[in-house]
Amino acid sequence: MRISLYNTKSRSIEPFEPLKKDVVGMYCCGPTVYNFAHIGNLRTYLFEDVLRRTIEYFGYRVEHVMNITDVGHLTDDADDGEDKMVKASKEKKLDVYTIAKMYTDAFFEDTKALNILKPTVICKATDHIKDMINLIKRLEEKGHTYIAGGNVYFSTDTFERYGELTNLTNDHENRVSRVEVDKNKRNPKDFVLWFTKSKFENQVMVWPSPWGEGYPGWHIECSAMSMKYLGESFDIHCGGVDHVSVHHTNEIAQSEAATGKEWVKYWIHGEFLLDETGKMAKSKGEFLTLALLVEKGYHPLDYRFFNLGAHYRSQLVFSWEALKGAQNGRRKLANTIKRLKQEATLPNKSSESDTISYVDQFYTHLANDLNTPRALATLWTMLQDNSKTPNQKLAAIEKMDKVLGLDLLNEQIKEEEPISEEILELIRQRTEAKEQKNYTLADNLRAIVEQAGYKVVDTPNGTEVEKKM
RNA sequence: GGUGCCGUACCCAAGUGGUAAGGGACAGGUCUGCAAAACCUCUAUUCACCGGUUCGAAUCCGGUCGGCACCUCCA
Repeated sequence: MRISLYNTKSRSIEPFEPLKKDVVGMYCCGPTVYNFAHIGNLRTYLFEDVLRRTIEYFGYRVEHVMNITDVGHLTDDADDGEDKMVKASKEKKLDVYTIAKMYTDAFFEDTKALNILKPTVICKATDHIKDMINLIKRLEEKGHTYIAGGNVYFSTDTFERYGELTNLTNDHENRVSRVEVDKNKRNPKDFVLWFTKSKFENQVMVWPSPWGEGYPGWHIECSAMSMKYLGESFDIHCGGVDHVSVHHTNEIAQSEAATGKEWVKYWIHGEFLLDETGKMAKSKGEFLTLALLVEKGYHPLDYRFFNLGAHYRSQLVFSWEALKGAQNGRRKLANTIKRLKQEATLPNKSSESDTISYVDQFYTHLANDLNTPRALATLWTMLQDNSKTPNQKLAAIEKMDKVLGLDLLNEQIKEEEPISEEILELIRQRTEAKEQKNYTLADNLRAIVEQAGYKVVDTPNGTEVEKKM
């Protein structure tokens, strides 16, 4: 079986053939740490995780590199734009490095809760300024740069294949700018490699460079760091679709202009999560974070499951109703597996091979451009197949969960909160009432306990109480 | 203005020219004092609309309508 992936570069699904025999280099654009990640950001990391796990399942080792953008960037391209990091720092009255640390930690807490595997290399932009400067020097030596107004620009006209990734025509007129064009640019598509002319006061993040004290442009960090850790040519570069036309286009230009080689073989982009009004943005509407979902009673893995239900290249509209559906689905899955475990006898390896066809089918779907919805459907079908024993099913689930990452075989640990003595007393009274067949009293007591925020469940072994979510 | 993507049941969603996966919700049933949970059953003669190609189209081609994203920091 071979993996096929949609490559944005060719706009088609291609067989995946890594450059090296058993190691795959994969670079994923990481977060800009000036705020919490919203669940739309998280969707992208979720799809990248499925990609990585799938490749690993097929026997490769994945060198997974992710950057942390902790250098400030503009909130917009206009002259009055503010630096995001500086802005956050002002608002929180903390220095920029503290801000960066805080949101970086929060980010990895989120990804951990979602069972997203940690990258093998996590690199901060501020730790790699030297690498960026060296790359800019290389570009300068080859004549791809010019200095204007104190900044170093990349000249897109010097790179013939500029814009290939996104079918950008070289027609300057086609660009409708909603922003005042930087007068220093020779071509509107040129971009800054190094800023020396800070537009903001209190720019604390500055470094010395051959062009003067300043800070790097946004795009250069990904080129410099990915090449440092993965070499001048590597297999996969991921990110959100929004990066295709600017960020990734510019990365390709500066990387390939510097090395003269093909930089990345496969470009893989995840589509956006939308809310009812369209694109999810931090600036408008409900700011949907993973913490908010948890606060509303959802488990982080409910959100993972929700994402698995849609293809990564389709826009997905978030709604509480849809998330509720995912939660119910995941609960049913957990219940089914719980029952299988109760029914399962001691491991019997010889019979496990009978579910190979399901596991194969499951991975065929994943190998086909990460078709997680179909893979999930295969799981459900297998669970309903009465010709398979619980042992066989559990063995198959174990294999499938390597990519699903839903902790399917682990008991969900319930947060056991101590129940107050008053509540327990009410339950005792209710049990007594039930025994005396005084159901009116029993129901009244139930109502009181439920009013207090508890769930009352009668089981064959007695009455159980638990805190409602 | 330029570049892409999409329109499938109440909701989410797959679908690789051969006769509509899957999940949720709803409804009915089993169980139950009631409730909850669990389990079983059911749920699109039809894929936005109109033409065309084909023995055959949700899938291909053309058009119409509608939605979304990107072209600006953004996942």
